[in-house]
Amino acid sequence: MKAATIRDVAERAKVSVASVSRVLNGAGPVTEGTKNRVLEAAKALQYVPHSGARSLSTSKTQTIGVILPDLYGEFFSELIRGMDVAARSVGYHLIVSSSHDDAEEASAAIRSMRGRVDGLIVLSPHLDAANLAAGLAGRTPILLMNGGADAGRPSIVVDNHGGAVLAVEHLVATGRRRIAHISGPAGNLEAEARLAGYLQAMARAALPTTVVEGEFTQSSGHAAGAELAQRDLRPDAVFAGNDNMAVGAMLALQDAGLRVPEDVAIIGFDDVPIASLVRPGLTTLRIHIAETGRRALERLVRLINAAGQVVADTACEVVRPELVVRPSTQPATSTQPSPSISGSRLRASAATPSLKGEEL
Amino acid sequence: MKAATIRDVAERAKVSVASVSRVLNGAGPVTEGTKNRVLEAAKALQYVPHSGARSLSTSKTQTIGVILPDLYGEFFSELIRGMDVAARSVGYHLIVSSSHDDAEEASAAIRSMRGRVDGLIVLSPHLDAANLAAGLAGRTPILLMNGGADAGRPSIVVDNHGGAVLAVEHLVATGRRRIAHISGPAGNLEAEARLAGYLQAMARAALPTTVVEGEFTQSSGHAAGAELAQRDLRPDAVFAGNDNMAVGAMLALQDAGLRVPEDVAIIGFDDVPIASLVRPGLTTLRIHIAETGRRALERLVRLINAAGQVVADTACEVVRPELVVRPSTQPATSTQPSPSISGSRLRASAATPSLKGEEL
DNA sequence: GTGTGTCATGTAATCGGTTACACGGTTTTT
DNA sequence: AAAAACCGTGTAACCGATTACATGACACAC
Repeated sequence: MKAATIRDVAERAKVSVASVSRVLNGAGPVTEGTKNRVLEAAKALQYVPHSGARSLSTSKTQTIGVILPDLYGEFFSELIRGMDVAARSVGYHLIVSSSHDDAEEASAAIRSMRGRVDGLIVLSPHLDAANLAAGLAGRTPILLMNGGADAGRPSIVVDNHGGAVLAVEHLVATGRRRIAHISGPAGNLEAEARLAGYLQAMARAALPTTVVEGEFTQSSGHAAGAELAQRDLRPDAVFAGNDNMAVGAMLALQDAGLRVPEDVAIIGFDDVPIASLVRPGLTTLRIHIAETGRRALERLVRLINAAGQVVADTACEVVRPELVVRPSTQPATSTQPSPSISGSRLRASAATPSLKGEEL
Repeated sequence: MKAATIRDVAERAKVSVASVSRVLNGAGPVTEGTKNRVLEAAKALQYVPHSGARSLSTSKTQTIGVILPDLYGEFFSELIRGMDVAARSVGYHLIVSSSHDDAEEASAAIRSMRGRVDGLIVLSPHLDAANLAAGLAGRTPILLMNGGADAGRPSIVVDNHGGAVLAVEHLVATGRRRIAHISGPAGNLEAEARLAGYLQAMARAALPTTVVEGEFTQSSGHAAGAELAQRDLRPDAVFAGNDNMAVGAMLALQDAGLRVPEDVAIIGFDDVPIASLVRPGLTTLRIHIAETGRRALERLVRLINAAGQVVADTACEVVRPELVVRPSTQPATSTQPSPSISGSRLRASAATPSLKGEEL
């Protein structure tokens, strides 16, 4: 027994398919009688419209595709969450496609989206993939979030360079001098911008630089942290390319017997939920991740609705990270040996009592 | 300029649409010459097949829908990740639809999936929604993960009751007696099964029970923890309905000046990534979340491929949670006041050195 | 009574693919 | 040499909706 189609409903209600369509979509004039007969027939047959067929004839899928390099870690899941909430509120669905490490795979994924989505949000840290994306999709509206300020195409980028400078300046301001950086993988535009920001700010402060390359994962952060812990000239601060690595590094440093922030301060990037839950709480550069996802989705929907318009929106929107100070970079005022869960205690009572709500 | 269709390609290559289709799908016999002409024309026109149209005629979308109540927290994002990886490897896409709090919304979401997906994975903690799901989808294969052992339909459920019993038994075995439970929201099947397991195990151990209701969120866990901290007869252990709430409760208890695990032990449920990163590390009941997601997806794909078969797969697969002991429930052997980051230290060196790798 | 406007309804084209079947031309079999 | 098998290709139906346009009924004005 196959599922009922609009023709089955039409037949049962003794009307034409056009009338059924009109009734079900509330468009066009119909008699009360016809309407009732159609609704009755639809219910009796348990009719559910076939969205695929509808999409074909209306050339609207009410679906947005999201191309991600990865789905691991809190950054992307928060982003997706923000997008999904926004999508629901404007009647769209989200189709996600992740794990596209190279440009080849990413472009295949984009290609397979044609006819399935009304627009695409592409987060590809690979420059060439971004170009491919632009070329491949043809008429499909695309919003790029690939990290490179790709002027001329609608995009949203984080000010990674500026954020990195803020991070270094904060560490310098709290008295740190031997500041190491755990970078993201080479070739990743976001990672490179953060690294460049670090190098520039360090140069400006006339401080020597130390860079260890990570991969934006917790385990790579852990490895980098372990390595830094046993350097001859141990750093007194670590700026990790993202929170994931910062958390990994923190654990490695603590495992090596170092106290955070007394012996070494740590700062991350992104402000994923976990950042406020580790102990000591992690200072980081906040990007309102879910909020950014929401904005991205809403902007894409606007692009979709304006498709064909003369004045195209090709702006490159910049998200400026905001410094969130938590205990992991608290100035090393006291030299008491390892005061327990001082991090949270300090923060919760004296230092920044107002943060408490935010932490949950 | 509209995007090229298969007819445009056919025209340019001077062949029929059938031949173009045959070449592009590698099916059916074609001459080398025809093949080349078609490929050339396709490239020249930047032809990309329209998946929507293809889906309509093949009645295969290569897409699986996932209906979730929520997308917040690590549990669902891990699950989605596991599913997405599995989906990619079998050539499927994932379309997610979340935030369906009531049965009404969930059923609308399911309805809107018709013609868009080849199968559905429904995670609905509402019993009636699960029933609706079954009825609504008609011929669409559905895999239920709603928490209720719904025999007769293909499903995967976690042994919540058994897991809860394990949790209580572990706490009792480590000398705890005043064990409180922070439950999930009433009406949620998973929450209710965990609560029932707690009550049964406590009764069996002849211990008095204390239950505070939460909502599976960190903030509700925090509130519950804060309340428990100032009870007259303060609990010496807390079994939270999930890790989210356990983490929230832990922070609240610590903020109240209590030491974990010395003053109060905490155990969660799920083993989300964060559980191993908080300090002290959180003892919990491990569900291999991503792995479960992968299994769910693969099972659904099998169901899809076997659709119409006589012997239907209607088994209810049970996932048994596994106790993972971390410092948050370490026996209170020493009474030293707040030994710093003892949690990680203890675990990493003496107690369970092999865990270190697992933590990252 | 005829003309005209209104309005509900039906017919059929269309969206962009896939594919059963028909067809004509070789090659092989008997 | 005729029949059979085979093979590449094209024609057209089909998937399940939407919708432009045609149609026919009815009311109202002249």
